[in-house]
Parts: sequence; structure tokens; C-alpha cells
Amino acid sequence: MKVKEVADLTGVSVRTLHHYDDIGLLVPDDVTEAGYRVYSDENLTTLQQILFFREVGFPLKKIKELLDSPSFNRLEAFELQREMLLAKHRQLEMMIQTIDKTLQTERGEMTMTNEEKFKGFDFSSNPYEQEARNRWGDEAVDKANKNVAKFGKETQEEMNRIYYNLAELRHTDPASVEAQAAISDWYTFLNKIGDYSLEAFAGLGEMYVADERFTKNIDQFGEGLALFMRDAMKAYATRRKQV
Amino acid sequence: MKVKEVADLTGVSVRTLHHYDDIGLLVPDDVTEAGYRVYSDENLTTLQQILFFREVGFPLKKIKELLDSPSFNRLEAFELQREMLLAKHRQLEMMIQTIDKTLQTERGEMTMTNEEKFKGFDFSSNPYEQEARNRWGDEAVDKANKNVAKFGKETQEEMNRIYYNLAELRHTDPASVEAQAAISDWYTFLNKIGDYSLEAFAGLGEMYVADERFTKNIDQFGEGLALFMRDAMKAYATRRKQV
DNA sequence: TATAGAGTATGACGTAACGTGAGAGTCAAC
DNA sequence: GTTGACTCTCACGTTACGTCATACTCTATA
Repeated sequence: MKVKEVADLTGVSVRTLHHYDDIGLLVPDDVTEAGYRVYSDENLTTLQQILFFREVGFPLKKIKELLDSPSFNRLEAFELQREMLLAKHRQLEMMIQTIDKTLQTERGEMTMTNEEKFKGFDFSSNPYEQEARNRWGDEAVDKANKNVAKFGKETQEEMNRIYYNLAELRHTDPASVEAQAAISDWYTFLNKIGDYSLEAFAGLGEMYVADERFTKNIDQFGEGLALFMRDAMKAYATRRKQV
Repeated sequence: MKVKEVADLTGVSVRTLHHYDDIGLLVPDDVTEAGYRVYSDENLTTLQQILFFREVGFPLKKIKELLDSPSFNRLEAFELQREMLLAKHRQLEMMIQTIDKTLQTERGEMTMTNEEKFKGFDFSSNPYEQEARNRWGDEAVDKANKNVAKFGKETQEEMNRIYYNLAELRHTDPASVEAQAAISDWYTFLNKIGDYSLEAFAGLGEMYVADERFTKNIDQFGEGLALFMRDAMKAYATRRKQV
């Protein structure tokens, strides 16, 4: 299919498809000799995914990261998207209720507090978005760091100690007893300030190497630490799941 | 209430409130001596309106036009917003169905056409336009411009004359005798080339502001004409229905 | 009462996700 | 062989804020 066919089918503009091609988010599987973009059925499925994530408010950059992520699983993604759409659905219901109440208020049939006036409007707390970010997104790290700040100096120092310990081991085997002990401290620490399943923990490790901003941050404690931590975290999660 | 209180209550950022102040969309009713913005309860109600319109995809500029419009009626607006939210609600239901089908497809339980894959995704037109099309029918929307072309040059010229007349009145009261006389010409004209009930006529007016393609076209004769025509058309339909 | 800490103000530049031409090549149809 | 619809690649414009930087204000507390 050529651009306009895809555009007409999906409702996005041709320019949008160009843009997605430019940023590498949706690169057509084929091009004609004249340079015309040709989209495959596989491309269409990807586009569907992109539009779902876009609809629930993910920035394109993050969508790309998700789709590129080695741990990305289409079926799982669809299920999550379903949940998120349902959440949005419920949110809309709240907004409609809010409107109904407002209408009654305008007619003088009842009164509303200011909080009630904005029920359903606060998007800052979408639990499913949070879940998605935990599962695949780099926000997991942000969250951790923010929480650390919130938990004060001692926590910060504890975190640094763990980093230093790990940094010293970074040229050894990530699956060794020492490394696993150190990474276990890391897991314990993270669960003090947040809530990480083993899957999330392993996913977080992936992010340490997948996203250069975190690689850079972590590697301040020692070059190659991020990579080492990812391997150690993966090994840790795998081993503990087997038990 | 000061900025942060409002921000916390509504979930928008402080920067957003600054921005809305800058562009004149939401100007706080009061300022302290130190220049701090102080929002009244009236301001909060306006903000609620703004967020509703924003949620259904209206650009801020259009929201400002709506709120500033002399014919703007809060109660009516709430009812319209309710409709729009319901439309979005239905759209979400379609998307959820689409996901369910996709999940079954992934499991190999069924197959989907490409059209089905994108059902519910076509946002090319704002949800309200969808709603408008449902309510007043597709023809009402497309008919006007297409038919004019078909009816030849004289018809085209007559149409332009009417537009020019209206454009000159566009800063006056849409319900005034002059404006109503001019809009009556418009109604007569439209019924020469098509078939418009009063409801369809009013609905068409709504489309003039809801669909930017129309707005752009009409505003070529004078900025703000589309909005003026909508108000005049609505007043015209209301008045004639009462008789 | 001094001072820290949280809140607020105004620039001003940055960013995301495209929109909108401009200028030119491509392709099927009549 | 010439329309007319479609496509390409620049490249600048736009919307709705985000993100500093710098400076002022307010209040709780040592």
C-alpha cells in the first residue's frame, strides 16, 4: 500500500507517515524504484500499535523505545492497551458524571465542591500508564531517583554505597555469588522505595543499557557498570523465578 | 486561590496557567500587590470549561473564540460537551472491540481485514464532527459547497454576494434585524440548491466552526465570519421554530 | 529577627508532532 | 502527450506548553 491508501485507511495524514518514517518509528518495508513508500501488512499492524499508544498519551520517542525494546511482546502490549483504554473509558464516565452534576448545579438543584468540579480531569494519575512505564519504560529509573531524593540523605547514601560495591565487582562474573549478593542488595533497596516485581527489575536492567541517559548516569560510578548491572539483574531475576 | 492550589486541584501545570493567562484564555480575576495571580470560583468554572473543550480536541484559539462569543451560553456548552464526551466514549468502545478482535486474531481464532484493524481510529475529524454527521446527516455537511460548483457561475456569484454582505455585519449582533435578514438570504439560497430543515441549517452553522475546513473557507471573506454565521444561523432557526 | 524553604513572577529559549507550502518528479488514463 | 492525482524532499511555521535562569515574596521556625 502507498502512503495515501494508508492515510485514508487509518485516518492519519500523509505528513504524519512521512514524519514517522523520518524518525524511524514506522519505516515502510519497501520502496518503489521512484522512491515511493510501500507499506506491508506488518507495517499496518505496527501502525495500529503506534496509534494505540499514542491515543493513551505516550510520546513518539517512548513508543519507539517500547517497540524496539527486546522484551517487547505484542500480545502483552495489546492486553495492557486494553486495560488502558478501559481506564480512559472509566475516566470519561467520570467526566460525564461531573458534567451532569454541573448541569444540576447550574440549575440550582445542588451544589458542588471545587474538587468535585474537576473529578475525572486529573490525568497525572493513570495507574496503567504507570504500569506500562514500569514494565517497559525508562521512567522506572526516574521514579527511583525521585523517590530517593524524597526519602532523604540517608537513602541517597545507601544507594551510593550499593553502586560503589557493584562498581568494584564490575569486571567479574555477574552471576557469581558476590555479584548476586550485591545485586540482591539493589533489589531490596529498590523495593524499599518503590515496588518492583522480578520482571520489572529485569526490565529496569535492560533500560540501563538501552537508554544512554541512564547508562551515562550509572557509569559515573565506573565504566561498564550499567552493562554489568543489567546482566546481574537478569541473572538474579531468572534464578529467583526458577525457585 | 493561587496558582499552585489551582494546579494541584485540576491537574494542570502552573506553566499552563501562566500560558492561559498570557494568551488571554484564562485571566485571573485578581492579583495581589506582589503580582501573584489569584483565581476566583468563576475562574475555576471557566477553567473547567476550557479543560472539557481541550479534552475533546479543540485548539486553545478556538476555545477562546467560543468563550468570548457573545452567544456563548454555559448551560448549552455543557450539554454540547456532554454529547462530545459521549461520542468519544463510543469511540473508545469501538477501539476496545478492535483490540479484542486483534487479540483473537493474534491467537489465530479469527482474521481481520485492514479496515477492521483501524475501526475507531479515524480521528481525522474531531469527534464532534462525527456526532454532527450522525445528527444531521452527511449530505448537509458536504452538499453546500459541492452543489454550488455544480450549479454554475451565477449561483457562485450569488453565494459570494451573500457572503460579502454577511462579512460586513460580522462585528454586529448576530440576532439583530440586519443580520437576521442577511442570514435569511443565506437560508433561502441554500434551499435553492439543496434541502435544509431549520435543524439542518442550525447544524450546518455548528459545522462552520467545528470543522476547520469550513471555517477557513468562510473566513476568507472576513475573519470571524464563520463564528458570526453560526450564531446568526442558530438565532434564525430558534426564532423561526418558535413561530 | 534573621534565615531557610516553599511559592511566585517574568523572560526567553527548547521541544514535540506535525502543518504547510514550494518545487519537482511519477504514473495511469483519456 | 497532456492532464490530474499522487508522490518525493527540503525547510520554515505552529501549537501548547517544558525548562531553565534570575529575582522577588511569604511564612514558619531557630
